[in-house]
Amino acid sequence: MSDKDQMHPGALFQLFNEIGIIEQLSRTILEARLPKGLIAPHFSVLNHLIRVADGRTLVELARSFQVPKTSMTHTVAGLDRHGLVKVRPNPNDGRSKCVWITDKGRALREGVIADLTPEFIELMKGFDVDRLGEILPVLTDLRIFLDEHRNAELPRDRDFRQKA
Amino acid sequence: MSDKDQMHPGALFQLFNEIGIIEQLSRTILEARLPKGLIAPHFSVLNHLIRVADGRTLVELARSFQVPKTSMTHTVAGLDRHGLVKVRPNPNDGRSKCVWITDKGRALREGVIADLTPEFIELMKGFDVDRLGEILPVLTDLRIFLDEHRNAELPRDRDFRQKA
DNA sequence: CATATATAGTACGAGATCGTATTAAATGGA
DNA sequence: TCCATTTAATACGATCTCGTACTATATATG
Repeated sequence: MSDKDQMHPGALFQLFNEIGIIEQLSRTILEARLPKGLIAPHFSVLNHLIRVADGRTLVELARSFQVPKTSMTHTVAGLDRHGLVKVRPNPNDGRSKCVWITDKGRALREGVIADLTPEFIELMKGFDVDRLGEILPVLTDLRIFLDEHRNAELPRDRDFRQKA
Repeated sequence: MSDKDQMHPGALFQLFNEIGIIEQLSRTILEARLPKGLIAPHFSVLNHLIRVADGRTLVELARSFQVPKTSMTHTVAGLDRHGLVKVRPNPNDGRSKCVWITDKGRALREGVIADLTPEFIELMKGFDVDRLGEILPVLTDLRIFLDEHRNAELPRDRDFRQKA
């Protein structure tokens, strides 16, 4: 392998930089297909409720997305206003609330995915998607790794840190 | 190769999902090292001025980052307030302005990178960075590809579309 | 040259993000 | 049990993002 495959800190910067740009471009594509009033975080939460677990509390959701609790309160409130989730008291903890996706929420997610799928297929014509298949497991491992190590690396108080 | 290396639309969703999460985690790490009042977009613009070209106009910057002009005006105004860039009239076009990085801006970028480098090295202990070196060229090509095809895929009026 | 159209930038308002402070409920130790 | 501490959620304000509307300048067309 040539030298450019070596990973030095500068290359790590570059990697995160590329990821940031791709995130922005893909988010724009997604949001163009969402109904007015919904943005990417709304869709992400719906997706999370279906793919990971329904009935999560607000704090659990905030931790999963690595955002402050207040942001998640706001996002979930937006989903609730649109009838896409239902927020109910947590029977096991009087302080907290659980977020459940509604049929309307499920249908919306399905519809957006159905809309985007052919668009993605069309978009990806001209790009060797096999290469993407090769990098997906690496990105998944990287995401898991960063997720597991985030707390040690985050001195900032975002209210979801490990104790004090 | 096994079936999981196949790229179907669902896997593409997953890819963008992983990228979104990694972007958020890495952005949080970066912002924890930025001085108060500066966030990732500020740093990205400084980086762009140095790595791509200094003296860009606001519209050029907005297009590069795929954000609305108004957002870039706001971001550059913040950099200007901190003395990290200088905004000057464009001698070739009375309508536009050019953004030049200042010595202070250069120093800030260098300092942030100097701070982050050992942090990245420490963070990445325990992860096989060779795998990252392998995916970087793919991500770069993907970013370029998406960037070139974004206009055809974006019906939304973001003020930087190709004509009408 | 005159005027219509296009483009660069900004003012403004709506919604989103986030940090701080507050309230209410759970937890843990005396 | 009683009270200190921790935790879940929210109210609030500051800043950011973005869409719309507007002004000023440039370009194209007659």
